Amino acid sequence: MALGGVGQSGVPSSRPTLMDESPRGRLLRAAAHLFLTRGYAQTTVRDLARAVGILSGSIFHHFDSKEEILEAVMTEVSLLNAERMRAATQSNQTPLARVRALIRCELDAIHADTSEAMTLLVSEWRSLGAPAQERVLLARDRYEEIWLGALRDAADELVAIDAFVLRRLLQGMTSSTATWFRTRGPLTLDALTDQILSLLTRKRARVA
Amino acid sequence: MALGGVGQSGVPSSRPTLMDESPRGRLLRAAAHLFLTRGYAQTTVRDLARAVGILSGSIFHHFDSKEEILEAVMTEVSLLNAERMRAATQSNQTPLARVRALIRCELDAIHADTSEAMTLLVSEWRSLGAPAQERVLLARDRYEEIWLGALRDAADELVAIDAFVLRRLLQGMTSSTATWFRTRGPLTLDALTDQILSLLTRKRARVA
Amino acid sequence: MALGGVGQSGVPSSRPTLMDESPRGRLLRAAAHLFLTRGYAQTTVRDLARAVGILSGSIFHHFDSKEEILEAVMTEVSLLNAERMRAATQSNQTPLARVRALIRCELDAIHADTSEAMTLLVSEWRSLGAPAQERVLLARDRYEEIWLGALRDAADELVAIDAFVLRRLLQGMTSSTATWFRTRGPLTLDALTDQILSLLTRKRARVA
Amino acid sequence: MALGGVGQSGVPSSRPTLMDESPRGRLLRAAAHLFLTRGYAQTTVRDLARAVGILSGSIFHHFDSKEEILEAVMTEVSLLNAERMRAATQSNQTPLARVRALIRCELDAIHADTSEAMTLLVSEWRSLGAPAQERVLLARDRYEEIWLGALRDAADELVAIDAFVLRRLLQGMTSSTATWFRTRGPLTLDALTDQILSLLTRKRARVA
DNA sequence: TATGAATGAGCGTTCATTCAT
DNA sequence: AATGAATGAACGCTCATTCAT
Repeated sequence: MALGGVGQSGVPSSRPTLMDESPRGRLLRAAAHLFLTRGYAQTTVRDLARAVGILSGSIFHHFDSKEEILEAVMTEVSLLNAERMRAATQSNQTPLARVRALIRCELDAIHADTSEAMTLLVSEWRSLGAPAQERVLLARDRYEEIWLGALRDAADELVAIDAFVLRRLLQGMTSSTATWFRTRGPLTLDALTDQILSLLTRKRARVA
Repeated sequence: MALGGVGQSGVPSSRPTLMDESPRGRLLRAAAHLFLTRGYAQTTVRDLARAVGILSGSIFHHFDSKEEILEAVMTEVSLLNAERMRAATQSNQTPLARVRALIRCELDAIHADTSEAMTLLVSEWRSLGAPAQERVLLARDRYEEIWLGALRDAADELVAIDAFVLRRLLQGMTSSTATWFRTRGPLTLDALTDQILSLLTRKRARVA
Repeated sequence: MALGGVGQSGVPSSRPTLMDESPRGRLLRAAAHLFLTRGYAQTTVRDLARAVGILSGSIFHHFDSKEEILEAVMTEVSLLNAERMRAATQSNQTPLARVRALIRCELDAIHADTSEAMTLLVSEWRSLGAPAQERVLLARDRYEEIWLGALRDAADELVAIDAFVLRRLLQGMTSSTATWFRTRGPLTLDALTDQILSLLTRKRARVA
Repeated sequence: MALGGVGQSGVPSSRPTLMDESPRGRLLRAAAHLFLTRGYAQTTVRDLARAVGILSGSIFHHFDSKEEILEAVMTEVSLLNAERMRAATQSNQTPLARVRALIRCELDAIHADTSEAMTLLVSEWRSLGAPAQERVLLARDRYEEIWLGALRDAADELVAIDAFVLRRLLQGMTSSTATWFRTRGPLTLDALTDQILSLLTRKRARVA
């Protein structure tokens, strides 16, 4: 209900409101911020309510439970970035350029406007009960399908590692940048994108 | 106190008891298991006490607070694996062999006997207050120094990425294996070690 | 907060609710009764809640901590009786009559409607932490200023003892009546007032 | 048992050990100090044990319970000071001199070596259960009998107030000095004794 | 929609007391 | 006498959730 209708695939069909100026959007962003900075368990619904200027009881007009808020953040950020990634792949021509675009896209997701929600997806995964995890995974699937497709298309130009394993190693690299990479530092996101891409590409040349 | 004396560096100097059969050791392992599987915040001290067969009040003869238990797990697993890594580097001859040994060592730490405690180090980092984080970092430093030294020694044979950045990307890859790699699966830890190492080595050959 | 705004002097400016029929007022009186009869430390917040017919958790909608309840009782009874004493001094003409009125007022405070709260002020003073003690003292100051003023005004008719020392001895006498004087006994509060006053007045006559 | 045999009167017949260098004496003095400065309920038996250099379990070789320690402090300080008062009355000739000696004796008890135990008698009275209170009262009776006798003997020279009431008012004055009188201040105990005595004496003279 | 008092189960922690050594 | 690990009931307090208004 909170997410509107649910399509045949089980994935909510309504538009993500994560970046809206709706009450729901502001609530989700405040939740992402608080859940990330002080932890899901340590954030009370009163904290959340205060952050958006309402009282705790009123939260429950928008969501049925605290967990549903975390679930919504995770689902919506997955759907939103899946959409952005799909757009990115369509505007790039070669397989390798598409992989590069996805790396850049994921780094952007982690370090730009959706950074808190994206990081939450990893850091508070365990705070979700099994049923909610399963539902979020449906939204993640949309996201990962794009990745696997792109990695398989570029297989000839990448190191000879199974696409699934390669995607997991790659995701480990990108997601962990949240803990050490600073946008304000000397290393740019573009340079970092190139360095990560360089690890994935097939070993050629350098020799004569 | 819990760890006995403290050396000049501020890092506890006593032997880690994480793998002991002492009451403390059993408590730490039970804590690692519960904190990991159901989350630190969701694990009650009563759960912990029940897991080792004592009553909740008795926990506090061994530790001053629940947080101190988490801190001890993190400190001790860092110290224990730093020691194992030091031994591994000493029994390998070439720089690249030492890097490979460290990768294998870290994967072992994540997937063998200390797996739960190692994974906690990442997954529950936020559950620690700032002062405890700082103390754990002193123990982590011991661990990371070994890595940085080995990566710098092997720089000529590795991709041209700053050792610090490379270590972070590498750590992202290894630590995230906790969420997808299964020891019982078709991929062995040795093969995975080689695949990760292959990503790091300098691009040569394949050409004529 | 609990007492509303705070005036320039640092003393809460809102009306004491100690004698109200508000939930807060009933809670404060129940607290005064229980804290006095069984001691602050021995009274649990569950006892308190049961006494006013709510559940323990609900106490914390009205007060932030158990100590804040004790502090509120002490502050409010001081302010309430300071007000009553001020009224009493204004309706009496001579300095000695005013001192008598204050003694009677204090005995009333100790033995009539505010008796439990007044007695608490002495008996549970130590249960308050230093910061709370300081805040209560600000309210006490209001009360003691009235006393010192009256004793100094009547100095010519009283024994030649420093007003501060005299007030302390006098307070020792009145406050300790809580432990032995019974309203139902043969001695009336009026007679007791006269006896105490007789101790304070300057020694004259009786001789020819 | 802790106090040795009990005589026909119900009052322990053994010598008070409060001022001894015995383990029991040191324990009682440490208890008086801690119970007074931080409150009976807030003092743990571990605090007590630490203060005398043993472990908490060992306390229970000397006393059966924490409450028994408080009771012993109160009983022993009453008996000890009753003895000192008896000696003081015997070395003074006139009834008024004996009253003065008792006032001085009580002020000494409150401000010199037994100060903490004496103050405890008032401040922690409520921490004692009813049966223990009754037993301490038996020791207090010894003490109060001396007072009542002396006040009745000096009745002709004192204000015309019933000896029982007068003793209660007097006790209120002396016991409350614990909260405001400082030995190091400008007012001496001797001068204070005289001022209190002056309040009690019959109003004569000053006139021609 | 929003409020905010109330709920009530459950939390981390305390601590007098016990007892095997 | 002394130890110190263990007990277990009780504590103050938290907080997601409910519901009458």
